[in-house]
Amino acid sequence: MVEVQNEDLDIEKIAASGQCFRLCRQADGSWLLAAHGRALRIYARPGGAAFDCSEAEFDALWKTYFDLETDYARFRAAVPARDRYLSAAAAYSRGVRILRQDPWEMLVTFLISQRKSIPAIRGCVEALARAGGERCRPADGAASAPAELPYAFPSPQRLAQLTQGELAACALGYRCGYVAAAARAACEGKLDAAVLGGLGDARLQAALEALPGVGPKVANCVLLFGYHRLRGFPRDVWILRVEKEEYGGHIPLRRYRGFEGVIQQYLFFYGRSADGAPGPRQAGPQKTSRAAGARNPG
DNA sequence: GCCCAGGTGACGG
DNA sequence: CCGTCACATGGG
Repeated sequence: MVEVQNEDLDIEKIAASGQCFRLCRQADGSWLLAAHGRALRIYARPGGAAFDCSEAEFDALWKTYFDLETDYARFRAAVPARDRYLSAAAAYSRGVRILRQDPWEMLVTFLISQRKSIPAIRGCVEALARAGGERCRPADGAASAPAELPYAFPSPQRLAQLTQGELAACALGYRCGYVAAAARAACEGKLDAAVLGGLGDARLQAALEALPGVGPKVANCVLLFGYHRLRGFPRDVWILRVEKEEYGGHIPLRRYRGFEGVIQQYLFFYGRSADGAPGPRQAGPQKTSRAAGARNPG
């Protein structure tokens, strides 16, 4: 068991933040993550978390996966107090981090995400994993095994092998063709993560948007969550709502050069907590007047 | 049953 | 360049 004390590490908030769909609460209150072909059990702690694996595996995989070498306090500190809304969002979202997830999995996940609710996306991803993925193996050095090992997200080859019917059974709807086309492109070597990872943000975004079903929003999600390009700033319905209602049509990002995506996650997590959505919301946003000094064109 | 969901592509102005 | 519309499916 590896104990981590870090006020900017909150597993429950990360699980509810809409970036990772393979982090599920277990009956006993612990969390089970499927990533890197492994099943990792995590226990939420006050001001941190405990990871049920060996020190060696934690250092080799999970420290990086959870982006624990990045200082999020610095990001929060960049928010000026006069921006009331973002200050509240950053405080509320303390503990949310940008995970370093697999680019292929993020591409398919956010291809699916369009016009779907977060629970529905989770269901689709889970169905795809069951249909085409292999069983995860337990994390190295795990003290206890989960009741059932989850399935890993399928490789492009495995996804490409699924029949049209098998894909449709995952409730992808009209997105089936998008996923199939992406799998084909990946199998033809056109989506090599090592190659794409060498591109600058703009070129990477353009390469992703060349795929059917990938527009600016999905591409930015893949940049942010799959390639850890913290400049990525996905504009979804929630961000557009906040931008319109709290910032008069324009969120000032000038102060946040290089980590716009972290700010995006704070706004998304806070904004979405206001109504209906599952997850922690004991101190949700109050519909205050627009943040002072919010307007800042450019 | 109705409405919406971490949008995108096609089409017409 | 802009605005509008269809798109499959599941959950509130």
